Amino acid sequence: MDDKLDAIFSALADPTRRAILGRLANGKATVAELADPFELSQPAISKHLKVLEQAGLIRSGREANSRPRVLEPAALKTVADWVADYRRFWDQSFDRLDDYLSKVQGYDND
Amino acid sequence: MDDKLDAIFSALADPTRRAILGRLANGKATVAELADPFELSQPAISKHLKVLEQAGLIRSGREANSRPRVLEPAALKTVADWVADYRRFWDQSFDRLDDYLSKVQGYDND
DNA sequence: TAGCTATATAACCATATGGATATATGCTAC
DNA sequence: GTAGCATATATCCATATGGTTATATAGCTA
Repeated sequence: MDDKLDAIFSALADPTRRAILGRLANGKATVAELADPFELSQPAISKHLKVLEQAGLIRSGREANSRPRVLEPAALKTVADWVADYRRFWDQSFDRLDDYLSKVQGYDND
Repeated sequence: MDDKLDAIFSALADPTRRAILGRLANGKATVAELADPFELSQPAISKHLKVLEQAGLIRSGREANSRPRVLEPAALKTVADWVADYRRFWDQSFDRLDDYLSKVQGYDND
């Protein structure tokens, strides 16, 4: 799991890659579409995509001539789970909210 | 803000640095205390601490002979906020929960 | 002041990263 | 099967990163 976090955080450390994820939040996109906003060569984008894919943040599809990418949410959830352990340090209402939710019927507060 | 995220994610990409944050979650600690669990030289730890500090994840204090470090929660909140934008992709109950909380009196759901 | 403790900085090294250009591969269309 | 499009891979380069050892700095203690 530590290795996963290494790869995920490392992938997220680059603004181009975060922007690519942002684009993929709107749905799948081809490499050309993902490359469009940037003044980078196509191989540079392919490299970024490889980093994202190896971190498990995206997945490659197969569609006729192209290989569209889609978001892979699990890796992002890994980040959310990691950072949630620190939530009490900044969110003073966390404990109160947590208590509250645990009393609400039908809500699974794990 | 993008620069901040670069530095923060980059700092978090190293397991030694994440372990240091984990230790600091238990309260402030000196450099020697932070170095203790690792088979790394003292300068290596100092370097890691510098990276964490420049990312805003920790802060240095002054105490007699030593310079204890403490957690700086704001940077971690920055991560939480960033990743929260993607929450809908993995958490199917997010929308429902969000709706629910917005109706609850006295709870600020920002 | 001298020595000890805690930490920082300097210099160096090997490997990783992010970019480029050139070329290869795999489909599609003719 | 040849051409063209979309994407991947190879090679190369400059800079960044993470480690080391050696040394400097700052505060405490005798």
